[in-house]
Amino acid sequence: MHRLLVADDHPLFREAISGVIAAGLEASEVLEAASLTEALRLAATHEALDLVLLDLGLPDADGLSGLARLREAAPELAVVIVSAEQQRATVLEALELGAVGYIPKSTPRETLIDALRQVLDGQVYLPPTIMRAPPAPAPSPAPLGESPLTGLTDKQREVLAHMVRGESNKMIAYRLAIAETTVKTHVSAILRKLRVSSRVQAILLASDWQRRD
Amino acid sequence: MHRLLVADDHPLFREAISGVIAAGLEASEVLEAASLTEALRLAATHEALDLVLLDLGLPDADGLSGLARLREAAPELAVVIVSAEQQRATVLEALELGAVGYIPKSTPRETLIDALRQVLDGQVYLPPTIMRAPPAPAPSPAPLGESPLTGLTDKQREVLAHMVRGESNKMIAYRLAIAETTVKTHVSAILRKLRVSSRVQAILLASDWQRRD
DNA sequence: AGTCGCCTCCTCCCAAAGGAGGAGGCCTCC
DNA sequence: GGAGGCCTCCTCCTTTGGGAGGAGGCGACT
Repeated sequence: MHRLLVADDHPLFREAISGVIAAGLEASEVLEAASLTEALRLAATHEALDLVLLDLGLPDADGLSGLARLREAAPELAVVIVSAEQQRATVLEALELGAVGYIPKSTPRETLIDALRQVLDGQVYLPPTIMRAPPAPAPSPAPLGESPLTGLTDKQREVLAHMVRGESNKMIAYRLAIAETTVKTHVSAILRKLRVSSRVQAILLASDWQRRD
Repeated sequence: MHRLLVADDHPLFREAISGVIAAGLEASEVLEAASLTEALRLAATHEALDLVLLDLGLPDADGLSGLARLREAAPELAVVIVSAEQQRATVLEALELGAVGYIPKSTPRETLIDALRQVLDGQVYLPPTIMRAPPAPAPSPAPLGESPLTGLTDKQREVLAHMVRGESNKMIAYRLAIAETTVKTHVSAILRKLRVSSRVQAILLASDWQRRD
């Protein structure tokens, strides 16, 4: 006997999922929630839950933050993400946040049932189409054009190194013995080349790379 | 007919794995490599490979860098990590690098065969013991003694989490549905409590801690 | 000799960040 | 019924960050 909770703001989708489960999973009971708040309430009161099917994009929980909140409120509760999102990175983020599976909304019903069985059995389910399909794109961020930093000139890399240490333009100027305006010029060039729009993002990108190195 | 490649520098382990596969997987051929270099060579010459079982800790490939190199050299080739490492973070990193599965060396032989079947079938296999065990994983407050974040209130931590993603005050305000001035108040409090003087430094501090987790 | 890339610096300008100080509402604890 | 903490939001202000555009110097390559 399995007790599932489907959290999705779309009534038709909840219905569809419930139908699939009722037809495919013997001895299962399905609860429904239209919002994260309701899901949290049900998770709190109904402790016999085996699994939550959580939609991304609930009105009161933007993106994966809903998963984070649910995991925080009920760390022991298994959560599977059900989403239209097909981004590899999203799947990985969900896993990081403690999801035990990820099911694209486009999944055919037999596969869906198999996935649920697998998860209820204590396994982890990930969509092959997403996780196995990208032969080149996924692993490329690391070897991608030899790190995002290859396009930078020596001086730019030097400035970036100081940025990564949390220094301001003024401080960098002082340390490199150049004018602050020059530093700004370099910073602007760096932002353009890294295709980001703020120093913080550039720093996150760069320090990410450093760690990967 | 499946053709597998076992890459491990430990001869006994290669033998053991090969034995398990020979006994458990019908119609399979197992090649062996004692180093990453050899594995790369075999992967290049032997294009009919279905799967590589890659050990972490090969002499010529420290940690996950071996996976990265192998993925770069042969993006289409499915790779499963076989390792004694039981870190959740390692599993996730392996996935990010394009591994299609992760098998702890402590896995019993039946489970191992099941996992291989699953992967050869085009699925993704992750170890339930690692991925499902940690009841309070990442989103937990930090059981670790005195991360710099302990002094922060819930809201402040929440704001900080968005800062770490490179978001501006305005964007954070939008996402949290509060006024930008409020976000600024929180940011100021965060800077004061973390004893830093700029958002960048706060972010570096915080993301440092996150990684340590 | 001319061109191109890089480093340097400037001005003008606007947006983002951050401090100071105040204020109301809602808790809980005493 | 306070007192204190937290969240919320405000105004006023200064500093920092970043874009646009221009300009001179220097070295390398053609």
